[in-house]
This record gives sequence, C-alpha cells and structure tokens, in this order.
Amino acid sequence: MKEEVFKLIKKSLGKLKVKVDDEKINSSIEIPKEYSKGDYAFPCFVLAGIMKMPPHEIALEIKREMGNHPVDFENIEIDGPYVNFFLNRKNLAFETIKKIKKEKDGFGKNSDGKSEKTMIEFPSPNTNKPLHLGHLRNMAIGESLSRISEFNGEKIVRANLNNDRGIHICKSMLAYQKWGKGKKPGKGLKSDHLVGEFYVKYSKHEKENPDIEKEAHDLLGKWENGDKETIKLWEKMNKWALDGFKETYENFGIKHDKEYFENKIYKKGKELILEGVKKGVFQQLEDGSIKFDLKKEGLGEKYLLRGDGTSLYITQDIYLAYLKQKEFSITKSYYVVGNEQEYHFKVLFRVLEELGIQLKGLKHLSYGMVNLPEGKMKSREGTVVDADNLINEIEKLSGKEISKREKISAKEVEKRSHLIALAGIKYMLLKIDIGKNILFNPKESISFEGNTGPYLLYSYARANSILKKSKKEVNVNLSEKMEEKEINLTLKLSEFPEVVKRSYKSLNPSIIANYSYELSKIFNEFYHAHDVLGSKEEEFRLSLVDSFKQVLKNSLYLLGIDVLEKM
RNA sequence: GCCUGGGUAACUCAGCCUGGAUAGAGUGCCAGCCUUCUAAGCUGGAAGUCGCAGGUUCAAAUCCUGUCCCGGGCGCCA
Repeated sequence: MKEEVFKLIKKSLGKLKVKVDDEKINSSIEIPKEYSKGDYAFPCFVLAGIMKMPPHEIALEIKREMGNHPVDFENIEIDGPYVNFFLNRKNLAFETIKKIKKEKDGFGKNSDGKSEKTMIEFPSPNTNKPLHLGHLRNMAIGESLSRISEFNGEKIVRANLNNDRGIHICKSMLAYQKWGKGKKPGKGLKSDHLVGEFYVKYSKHEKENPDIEKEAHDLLGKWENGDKETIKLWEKMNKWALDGFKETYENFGIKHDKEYFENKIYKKGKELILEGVKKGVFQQLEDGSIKFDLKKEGLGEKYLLRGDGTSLYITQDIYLAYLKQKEFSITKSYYVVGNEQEYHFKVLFRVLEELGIQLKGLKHLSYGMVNLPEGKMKSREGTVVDADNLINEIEKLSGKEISKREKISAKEVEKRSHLIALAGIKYMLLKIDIGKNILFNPKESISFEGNTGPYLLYSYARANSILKKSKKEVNVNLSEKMEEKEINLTLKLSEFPEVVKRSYKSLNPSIIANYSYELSKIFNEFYHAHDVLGSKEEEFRLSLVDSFKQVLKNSLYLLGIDVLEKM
C-alpha cells in the first residue's frame, strides 16, 4: 500500500512541477503512531526548502492536486504540515481476516530463508552443575530463534555440545571422592543437583585450602591417562548430570537433533592446528605450545595448544566446526552463547577462516547476562537461581492462582500451572532485547499481571471462551462502519508477517514478544469496549476474535510458548 | 590501559537501525468499573533536564564528536 501512497504524492508533485528525489519522498512516508492520524502520512517539511513555501501550504497544494482519492483509500486529510492517508479499512479487515482464516498456523510464514540450512547450538552446558536461570535464557533464545528461522523457510538443526571434561568436572569428582560417602540421587534429590552440590563443596573448601587445586589437576591427569577408577567415577557422575539435564530440557520443552560430547572430540582439534602451523599461519614455540598472533587486529595473542600438547577450550571448537560442516553440510552455524564470550568467538572465527573451515554464516548469537539484585550469579558460591527450582516454584504459585478461581481436578491444575509457569518464564526472558542484561528480581519478575506471559495466555483463553460459547459460524461479514478498537485490532493483526520478518533479520525474539503483548493489549481493549455475542455485528466480531486467537497462537509459538484453551 | 554493551518516569523496560505531529508500556501510587462473552482484565490521574556538553539539520531520545557513570571481556581456565 505504501507504493500507492508514493504514486499519489509523486503525481501531485508532477502537476505542481516540483522535482524531488523519489527516494526522498519514499523514505519520508511514515506510519503514524495514532490511528486517528491515518494509516500513512507524508510530512511536507522536506519540500519546504525546494518549494519555498510553509509546509502546511504545501500539504494543501498536494491534496488539491490529488483530486478525488482512489478506492483503496477511505480519506486523505491535511493536518498541519502532514498529508494523512486513510486506507479503506473495511477492505483491509476483510483481506486480513480471510488470509488468516485460510493460512491458519501458517499465517506469517515466508520462504525468504529457504536456501539455508542452519545449525543452532544451545545451551551447551558444563556437566559439573545443574542448569540455572542463565541456561533458561539461553534455551528460550535458542528455541525461539530456531522457530523464527523455520518460519522464514530455513532448515534448522538444533545441536547441543556437552562440555563434559576438564578441570571443573574433576572438581566435582574430587569433592565426591572425599566427602560423597557413596551418596546417590533419588527421591527429592535430582541427579544433576547432587553433582552440583559437590562442586559447591569443593569451591568452599578451596577458598580456605587452595592446595586442593593440585589434587584436582592430578585427577584430571589420571582421567586423561585413562585411569580406570577415575573414568568409572566420571562415567557415573557425568551420567547423573546428563540425566538431570535431559529432564530439565523435557520440562522446558527443548529437543535437540544432535548431541555432541567434548570428551569424544577434544583431542581432534590438534591435527587441524598443526596443519595451520604447516601453512605458517600459527606459530609453534620452543616449548611446543602453539599460538596465533592477532596483535595486528587488536585481538592479542591466543594460545591454541598447550606446550604439553593437550587441548584448550578453543581447540575442541575448531574441530567441532569442521565436524558440523562435514556431517550436516550446513550453510550457517550459530552459537547461542553469553556475551562474556565475545572475544573467544572473534578469535575462533578468525582461526577457522585461516584454516578455510565454514567461512560463511558463522555467528555468535550473543545475549546478555541474567543478574540478581545482589549482582552476578555465581555457581561456585551457590548464588544461582536453579532452573528446576524456579520452574517448580512458579508452578506452585500458578496453581494457587488457579485454585482461587475455579475448582478443577488436581491433574488439570498441574497441567495448567505448568504451561502458565513456562509462559511466564519464557516471556520474561524473551521480552528483553537479546543483547541486554536482565535484572531478575524474584518479587517483581514472578508476576501474573501486566506485561507478562500469563497475561498473554489469559487473553487467548478469553478469546477462546467467546468462540466456544458461540453457535454461529465464523464468517467475515460487516455491515456497519468499523469501530476504533476494531480498526486497531485489524491493523495489528495485519502487521504480523512483517514482524516475523523483522525478528528474523535482526535475530531477536524480543520483537515477537513485544508484538504479542501489544496485540493482546489491543484485544483486551476491544473486549471491554464491545460485546461480541448477541451484538449487531456478531459475525464480524467473531471473525476478528478468531483471527486474534490464531495470530496470538502463531506469535507465541515463535517464542516457544504453548497456549492454554482455558485458564 | 585497550575492546565492548548500557545510561529514557520511583522501579523494570519499549522506542534509536531507517531523525518528524503532545516521548510510550508494565509495576508501584491515587480515583473508578464485576446481576451482562473469564476482573490474571478495563478506564482515568499524578509521575520524565531521554546521563552531561557541543555539532549536523527546517526538525535530534534517535545521526556525529567529546565527556562522566555502570556492567562485561582482555589466562598455555572453561
């Protein structure tokens, strides 16, 4: 429609014999913030200098030259220096509703990314402690971006790299050896929580007895040399950690297509690095260590391999990038990792470039930290918000809210409170811009009112309730002029496909989240302003409600949030 | 010190890419609205030197420069 507006303006200016850049006109056309100012607007300031007239008079001239407005427009008005264009909104409503009704769950999809196959890696945890709130943000982002990319036509491989070896793992193991007394997971003690317990124990002990670090290093040595006892302990505890993660993933609604394990690949990056030495891009020092000199690029010097030939954090990532490419022939590779790792990925991508591995489509999807009012979360000190506990707690609170309102079976309460809790957590984590830090304030963040996940689900359930009670067929049929709230809702619904594209281009789920909220807010305003059932415009309003329900569902789907028919 | 992200209402955040009409929302506070489609809702109100100083422009929260404050990163840790 913007094109039509452009053509109209250009035609008028032609008649007025004014020469202006097409691009200048086009980029000036805007969408007013208020619906009462029309659907498109053209500010005439740009022309003031050229035409040597006050903007208001220019606007009047343009309007005069347009004559009668075409059918696509209901009206064209002058407001000070602005020419405001009003679309034929009834038409727009019909077209939008018809399209939603036809495309259903597919409304908003496009094929812009059809030639891409992307691997998205998340959350890639360490197996020495359970998942925490930061991992939940990671997973919410990873899943949402996967879905957004799929909606835009891409093929997505959801991958997970388990960081299951290294000194941090040995710390939990050592503590268990020393103080575990054969403790086992069981009722009331999730297996990964047990592992984490010993990681904290180790760290506390280390504070007063720094010497214990040597023991941990010895244990790592034993592990790398294949000591049977050590391997056995590692196998046991690693399984505990992984089993626990699996439960959390399922609970949070995350599924991976591919699992990688560091213990199986960490040695293999070595060959690739040695190739780089042969090529002369990396330097081997006298002690055998290998480094990559990036001083010219302002990235300093980075060691890629230790003097004793053992691997570093970056070593495995080099091989993994190669492996991903080989196994899946992907066109893009995304890493969902916190912004504290930005330096690491800059270096990694440069290394891969030098080695000729996967040059295009490498991207660190960097997101901000989740902080507490007291400051940063620290696993070592046990000051983290545990993922499982948080979900449980919010489920309990949701359960209470449900029971206040309705008497239903315990099973139904459980089902609903689970979905509400997840919606609350995911929405809280996704509505903030991906790159920004989140301040998690338990008292305020766990809320059911206002701009929250439960508010969205509630709006959906309300819409559903109307449709359930209606006996009539949903038909697009409107006889009278549309009301303000109806217009607002229609316009918002029609924006969805554009919003999907925008979030895809910027790889930012918060755009979808904010849209979901705005859409729901407009729906609730409409809901209060007008009766649906029994009204003169019942058929039309039912079709609006039905469209809203569909679009909100699609929007929430992109956030990884499941809807609830009743709340 | 260098690199990087941020500073908008009491609090938590949109808006900034692509400059335009009285700077928006939620929470909290004040005042209303449930015999009527779910009040987890809606309506109204109070609340803002858009960190600060320059610059560009008819027009700056938005672009540029400088500066102050806060976070993160600069390991042969992961």
